[in-house]
Amino acid sequence: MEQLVGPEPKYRQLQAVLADLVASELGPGERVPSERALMTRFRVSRATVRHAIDALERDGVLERRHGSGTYVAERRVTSRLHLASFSEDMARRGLDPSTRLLAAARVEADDALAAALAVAPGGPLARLERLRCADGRPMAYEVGCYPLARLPDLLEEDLTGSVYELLRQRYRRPPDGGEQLLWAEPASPRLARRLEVDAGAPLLVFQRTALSRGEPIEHTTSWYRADRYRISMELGPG
Amino acid sequence: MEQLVGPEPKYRQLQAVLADLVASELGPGERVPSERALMTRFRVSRATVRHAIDALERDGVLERRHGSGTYVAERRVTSRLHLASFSEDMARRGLDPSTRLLAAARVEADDALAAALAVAPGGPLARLERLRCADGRPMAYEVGCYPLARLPDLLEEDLTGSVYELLRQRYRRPPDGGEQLLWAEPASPRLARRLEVDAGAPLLVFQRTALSRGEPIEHTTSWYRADRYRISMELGPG
DNA sequence: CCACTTGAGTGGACCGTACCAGTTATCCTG
DNA sequence: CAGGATAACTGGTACGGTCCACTCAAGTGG
Repeated sequence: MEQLVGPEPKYRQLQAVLADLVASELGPGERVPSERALMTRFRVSRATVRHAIDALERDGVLERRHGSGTYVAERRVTSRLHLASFSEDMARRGLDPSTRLLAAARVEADDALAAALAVAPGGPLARLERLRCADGRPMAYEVGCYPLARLPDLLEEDLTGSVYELLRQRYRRPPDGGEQLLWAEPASPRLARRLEVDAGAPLLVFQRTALSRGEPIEHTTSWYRADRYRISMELGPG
Repeated sequence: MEQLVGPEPKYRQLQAVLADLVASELGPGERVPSERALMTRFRVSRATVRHAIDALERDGVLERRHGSGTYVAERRVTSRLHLASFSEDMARRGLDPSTRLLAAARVEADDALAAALAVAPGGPLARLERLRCADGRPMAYEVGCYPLARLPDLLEEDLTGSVYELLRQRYRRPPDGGEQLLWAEPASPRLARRLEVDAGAPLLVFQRTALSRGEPIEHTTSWYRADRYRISMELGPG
């Protein structure tokens, strides 16, 4: 009988324990202990157990079967897009990526950024403004913010290459998840000039928050030339 | 004080009631009744209220603020990457979907369509041209092709509702997977007129092939107004 | 007048219980 | 031995309650 203690909510701890169990011991299709078994084992209520499993089910880690049990999901995530850096994304498409660093500065987090990056308002951030090119021609304009609390001295590094590579190698913080909003908008005169398109030309806008080990480490907004970029995705049921 | 009765679970009914409330009466940023108010009003427990709100929050309809209240989310329509029909997609966020059938005809598959739908070139297809509206205003223009070999007499059915519902109920062919390409392009004069936007305004274009039991059953291209639609997606590792 | 305290109201996290509904293996019965 | 009833599981829905953390505005003291 284990104990769940600490500042973290019990359902989150239990969620982590179960995720760990799946990662280390159980294979796809195997059954996880029943909700009632888990509640006596961890001394929590069934509501707490269900709360933890809810989250894992939504993430596609577990799969409930009414009357039968809860199982490790068979196919890991059908509809996920890759969390790839610009460099990797371009390489995948057979294009040659390059980057022009337009600005790099230390700024203070406003409320929105603080919330997105889970830091205190006013906390130190690195703000990078970059022009991304493929085969030498502009592809995207990108503004990215990174929490310096978790990535000390980021501004002293070489920022013309892949920041993701830096996060992985230098900081041991591999991006492993995230969420992204996507919409389209017409190019403002300023963006049009930078991207070498006509003002008003459609741009694909990605606003992404990337996580590493559950903590936000990047918040970027990217404007892609719609005439040079498109994405493909797989769709899952329901 | 309302009543929630029927075969549907109470939390689902409450979810529908709230989605409806958002759609008909409340605007973005407005506050929804508190959880405690809802429980007395609908005579349900707080757990049930929270269950209902959980779902709406995940869909981006509502937004909770600890200590303050629950609010109608600011964002415009945000779609998750499910394989959902337009009707389901709109209903999920409390918008009222409607469809105007612009054309419905039997056509022969050209090479590209034949390949996409895995039928013989020249094989019979149903071609539907439809205008999709949300709350009475144009949201998307859609051209869809369906293989008549797998869906006999499709053109005799009622095509103003959800085709996905037809596929499921009438043909026992639930869409369960698919692939989709996404890009942006400026509205042509013709599309602009149909969608009631300015010519050149950015549109989000989806080109989707949906499968049922491994066989293609739909190939559609949809042009969405970028000012009314955006999507949200989760990112997995590399 | 401003800063501070305070309290009512909000969502967040739990607990324990009860009953329903679907699944499955076991144990009868024909 | 095959088949059906059954009982012991499983998850699903729902109830009630308790305490905590946070927000915000009204009230208070300097």
